[in-house]
Amino acid sequence: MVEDRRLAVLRAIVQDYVSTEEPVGSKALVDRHQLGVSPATVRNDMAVLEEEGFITQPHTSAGRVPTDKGYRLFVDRLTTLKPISAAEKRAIASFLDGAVDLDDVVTRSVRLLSQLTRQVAVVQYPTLSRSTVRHVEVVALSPNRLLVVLILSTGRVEQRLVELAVGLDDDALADLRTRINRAVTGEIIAEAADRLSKVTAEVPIERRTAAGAVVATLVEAMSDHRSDERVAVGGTANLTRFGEGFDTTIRPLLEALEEHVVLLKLLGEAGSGGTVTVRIGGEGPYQELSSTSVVATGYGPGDQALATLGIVGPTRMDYPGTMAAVRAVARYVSRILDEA
Amino acid sequence: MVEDRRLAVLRAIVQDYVSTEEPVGSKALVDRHQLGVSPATVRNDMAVLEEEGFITQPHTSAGRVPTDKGYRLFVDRLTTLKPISAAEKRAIASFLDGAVDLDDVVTRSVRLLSQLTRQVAVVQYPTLSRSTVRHVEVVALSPNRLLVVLILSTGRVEQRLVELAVGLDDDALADLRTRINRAVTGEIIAEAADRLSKVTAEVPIERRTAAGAVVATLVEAMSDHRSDERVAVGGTANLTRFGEGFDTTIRPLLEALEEHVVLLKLLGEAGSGGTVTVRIGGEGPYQELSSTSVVATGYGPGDQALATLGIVGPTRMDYPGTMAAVRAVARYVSRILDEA
DNA sequence: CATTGGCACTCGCACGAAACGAGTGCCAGA
DNA sequence: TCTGGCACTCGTTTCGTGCGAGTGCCAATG
Repeated sequence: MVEDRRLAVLRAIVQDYVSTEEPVGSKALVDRHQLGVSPATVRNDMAVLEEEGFITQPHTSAGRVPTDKGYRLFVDRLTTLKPISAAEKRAIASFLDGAVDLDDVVTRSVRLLSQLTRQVAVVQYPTLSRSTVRHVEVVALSPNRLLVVLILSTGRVEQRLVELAVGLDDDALADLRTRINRAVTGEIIAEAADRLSKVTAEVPIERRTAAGAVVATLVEAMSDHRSDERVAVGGTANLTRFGEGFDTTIRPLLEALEEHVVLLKLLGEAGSGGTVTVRIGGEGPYQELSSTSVVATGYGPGDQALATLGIVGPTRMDYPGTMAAVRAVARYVSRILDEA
Repeated sequence: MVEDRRLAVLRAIVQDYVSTEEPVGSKALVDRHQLGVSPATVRNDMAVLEEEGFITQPHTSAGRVPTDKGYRLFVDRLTTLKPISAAEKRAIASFLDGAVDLDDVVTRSVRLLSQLTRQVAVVQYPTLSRSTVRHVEVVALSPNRLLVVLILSTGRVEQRLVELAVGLDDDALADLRTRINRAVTGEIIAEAADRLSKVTAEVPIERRTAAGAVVATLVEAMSDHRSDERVAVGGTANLTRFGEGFDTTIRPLLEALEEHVVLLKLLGEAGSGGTVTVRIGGEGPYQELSSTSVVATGYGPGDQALATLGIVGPTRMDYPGTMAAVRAVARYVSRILDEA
């Protein structure tokens, strides 16, 4: 009972602080929420909440501000995702339906997400690791210069140039292409890379170096985790809304955003299957992002999370709204990948 | 003679202001430069320069600050590009030599440029419009689903999916592929798109719808100017060095940076062939970028400017150094495209 | 005519004192 | 357990003052 009210007070503090960006005092609280008790009572509750580490005062005789722990409790127990509005739904649909290819889906998603949440949006390109090979194409650009194209089930296309010491004629090329496709089509790429090694051995000895070069390039493309590291970032202009603490807050953040590796680590913690993960403040190992939260979730066709998408924002953010938006976008994107 | 000294004074003002970020007074000027005259003389010169609109004082009894017009004069007449250091040269070479494909070249360039200049770097992807068709590949993914791959001389690869109402068998496909390649290989894409229209007519009537679909997709891919609009942006963290005037300066800038269209317009003004173009402050039509300069130049294989690259920074920047860096990077990238 | 030293003047800014007020903690009473 | 009252704290705002960098002008000089 009393405990319940205390949580209500915490919730109210979080809500007010998020919207006003200012420490919130007992008076303001009872004014703006129907708590049914007097400021003094609220003050007592606040004292307890502070005791327990959910809120602090920036300095004596100022209002209270939620701590990371406070946000955590708020997110875990005091929040029901507010359903997104019909208008937002329409926006999402119309935004994403126009996408023509995978790149476009990612680009649009990132823009959409940043507009919806008014935060910095991050969308990871679908990983190679769990996709299957749809087709491999080998094309001669000139006698001893080949273009190898690897097409994956996610719609991703990787291409590589291969220079050959001695060229291959058209028949040899066709033969190689057939062998490769027979070996790998439909396989997930880890398996495909394995099988490829056998292909070289089957090729007539005089063409083996050439085949080896092609295969090596393919294997390299398949295991190339550089492409796993690709992310799209959008909405950095929203960083300006962070307000104070410019050089200490935004600079490292901008740097982190360019360090895509860090972003991937952050996103990597996210769960899949409709669960939206929230990392609050210093909970991760990245001190430079201590006043920053990450809201992320997995996405991919058929509920297998091929990649992650989410937003980065100040700890002081509208969690319910943001989480709902992230989830909604992830669902839509997943659906689109399903169709393709 | 007197005129010469006045220009020397302007140059000194620009240099000092760029390095100190503070309005510069007559005393400081004679101290830090060997002008060989007294502060009083400098004051007279400054009065004239102000009269002519090259400098202003932010407020009475403060030092002088260059105006856009002042920077213009400085850039046009008072500057010799300072040659980049050997260390920088090595950095450029080692940075770009590791690039594996076009995307990678662009990504690396943008990072390199931002590190070199400590500004926000922008690199446009090579345009389609002036490139030639190296090869077209048509691959059956399933009976009535084709993948069309368009490979251009710049190394750019565009791919599109085509759904067919009625499928094509392998022979028909090979025939179509041959016809298409015969028609377009080596042509610049505008011409190629034209020739393609004839291909459909030559195809046996029963396969004409299918061929038409493929051709239409190719034409669409060739004339798709969406891909012309691609740019890579890097080094936004350097924005923090802009100092004061945060919300009024950086916010619109960040927004502009995300508006790739605007960037392209800005870059579009740039000349080619070794000339580095500088747009200073409000010279363009973009008021929100009034305290911003753009330093850009064209690049591309064989000195034809396929695209543009450059940096965006505060009007108060080190023009000689920045221009040299931009030019150096453009040359290296051009050389790499030449080799490829 | 260009240059120079001298001098009065301007004005932004840093500094400090004082008033303000939001918010707290505690206590006594219902 | 809740409430109203009250003294206290302390960050923020406001205002006035003094300082000093820098200017413009002038009369003198080469």
